[in-house]
Amino acid sequence: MTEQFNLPNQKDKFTINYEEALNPSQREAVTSLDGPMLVIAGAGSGKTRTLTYRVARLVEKGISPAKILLLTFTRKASSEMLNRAAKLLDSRCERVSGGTFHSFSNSMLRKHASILGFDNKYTILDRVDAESLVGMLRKELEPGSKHRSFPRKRTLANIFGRAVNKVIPIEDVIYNDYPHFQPYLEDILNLSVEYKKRKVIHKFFDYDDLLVYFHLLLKNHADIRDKISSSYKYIMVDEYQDTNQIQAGILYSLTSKNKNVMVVGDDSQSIYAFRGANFKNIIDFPRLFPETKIISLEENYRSVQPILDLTNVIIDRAAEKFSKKLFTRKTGGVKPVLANAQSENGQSMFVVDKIQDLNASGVPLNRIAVLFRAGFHSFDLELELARERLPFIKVGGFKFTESAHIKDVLAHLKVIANPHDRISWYRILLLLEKVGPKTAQNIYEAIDKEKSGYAGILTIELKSGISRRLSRLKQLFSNIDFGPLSVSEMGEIILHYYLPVLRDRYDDHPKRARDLEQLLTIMQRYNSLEQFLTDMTLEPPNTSMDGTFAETSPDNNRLVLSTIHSAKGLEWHTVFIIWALDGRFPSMHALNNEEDLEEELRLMYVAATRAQNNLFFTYPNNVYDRGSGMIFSMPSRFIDMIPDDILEKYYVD
DNA sequence: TCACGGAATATTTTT
DNA sequence: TATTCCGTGA
Repeated sequence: MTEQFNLPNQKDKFTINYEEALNPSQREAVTSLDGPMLVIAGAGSGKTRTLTYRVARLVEKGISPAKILLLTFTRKASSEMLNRAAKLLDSRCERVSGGTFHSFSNSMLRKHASILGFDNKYTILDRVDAESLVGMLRKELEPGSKHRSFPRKRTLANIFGRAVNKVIPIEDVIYNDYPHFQPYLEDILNLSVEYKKRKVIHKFFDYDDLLVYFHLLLKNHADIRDKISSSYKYIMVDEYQDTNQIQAGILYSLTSKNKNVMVVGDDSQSIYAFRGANFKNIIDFPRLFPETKIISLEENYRSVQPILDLTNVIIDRAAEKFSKKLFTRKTGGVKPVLANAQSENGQSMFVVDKIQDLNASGVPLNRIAVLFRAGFHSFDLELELARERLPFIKVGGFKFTESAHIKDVLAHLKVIANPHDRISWYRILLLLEKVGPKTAQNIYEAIDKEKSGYAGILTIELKSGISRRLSRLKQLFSNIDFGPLSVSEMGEIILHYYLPVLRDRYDDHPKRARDLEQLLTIMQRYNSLEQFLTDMTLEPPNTSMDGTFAETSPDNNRLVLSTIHSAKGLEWHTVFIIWALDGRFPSMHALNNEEDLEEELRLMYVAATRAQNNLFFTYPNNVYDRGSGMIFSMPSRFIDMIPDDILEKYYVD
């Protein structure tokens, strides 16, 4: 009855050779299927591999794919894993239920919204929409908001969101994070109440609501909770360190009927605390699930030893660490480099130079990435890359779906799906000449009174002056109302209406028009308008489309520019981390707060652990900071004072 | 009531 | 530097 004796049998039973493909810890995580399990997966330790094989294993054992739930951080992550599992085994794996907490919550709420007293034809507000709504309310608020220092709509939305995600009162958020707004506490509280009310009136759910209301549904309706729970026999959660308290609560409820739940994460890679994520969820997990089996993956398959030596030093500087030391069997490799440039442009030139060298010596461009703290940090580099005709793709930062022209077009579709969507109506109406907030409000109220959905715009009575201005818009909606149209047919009609508006409003309309063509292509993949709008909000295309080289490059062999947040989970042959400058990374704003500083450190750790073979840090000298009036010239404290035998120093220019 | 211009303000990361 | 906000003239 030894293991070896059983091996031939096992091999006959499973088409996949798990013994060969996985190391002992991974294998254990993959093959022990029942009961709660916590997998602590160090950077590059084969976490994705483990999850992929586990999905395949479950399916191979005959578990129905629909009864398996894989919750991930992005939609892309789950579809990639399922695709890989399908390649290992067969296409059944693609039918596994997968998605983000937000998208899963959304699909459940669409089914069960009525139990909470909501209509399921709600609109999901993205960040910009939520801010617009807050902005409207802010204007309506009489006494408070006329003070100069009253918080902006964006700040207000942040405050509300933080309170929800951390499950603390708004008072605490103000007290801890925004003490300078304490004089306005009462107004802010009133605004938050009003915000909540308006969301209900206009059938809006913001990102947080999806989690909050789904959690509420599970908590208050045991029958539904048990039904959902028993429909998912096996649950896996990726990136557990970046879940927040509500998500942990949702997960707990989902296991009411069985405890076959595996969470995977790495406390050292928790980088979403700003959004309410709490890596302590990892520590709490075994307490929540008493029989938890804990497995650590510590063998690193990604990086060469010199890189690991450095990343171990970085994470050792964390105050709160659950010590684990990664090791690798990869031999050789060169020391990471810290390069000091005289200026920002010097930094860009250095990076471009090195990339050209590497590329000449056979490293493909798509195996190289440049990572940075914030989207705008790459502006200078982008110019330099364009000059050298190096094709690149930029990930993270501003989003395709957040640009004004895309939102304009989407607004026309959103009022069809949800005629109560006041934000979209305003957006549509304000595009018209001579229509401002006041007129928009009048028209909106008139449409709302008609109670005939978006078609209300066709029958409303208005002063003739306004009515004439509306005629083209009315024509648009009557065309749409004429018959059942596919999503892309609606898109085409709207585009026909909108393109003249676009030409009027933007100097760079040709470029924007191309984006809209792109949008039309995406629409063709959908036959449900709701689904299209949901995906545009919950799983928008991640890459910013503006790069001139983005579309023109024939193959996919492009250099990757990415924010560190968007680089999570990925790896490259060579990684450049630019702006490793104290004051920028960590940013000035994090210096006063121990927790923020720790998060910045982990962010640096995440960035550095993306590298397989080569790792470069760069920072420019004499950078003037407008905010503080200071001059930055020191390397990031996270990589400063590291001996030369671990981190080599260069001076360029 | 709208459009425009000047002044004030400001962090960044994403679902 | 870019956005947002407010006052002013039409």
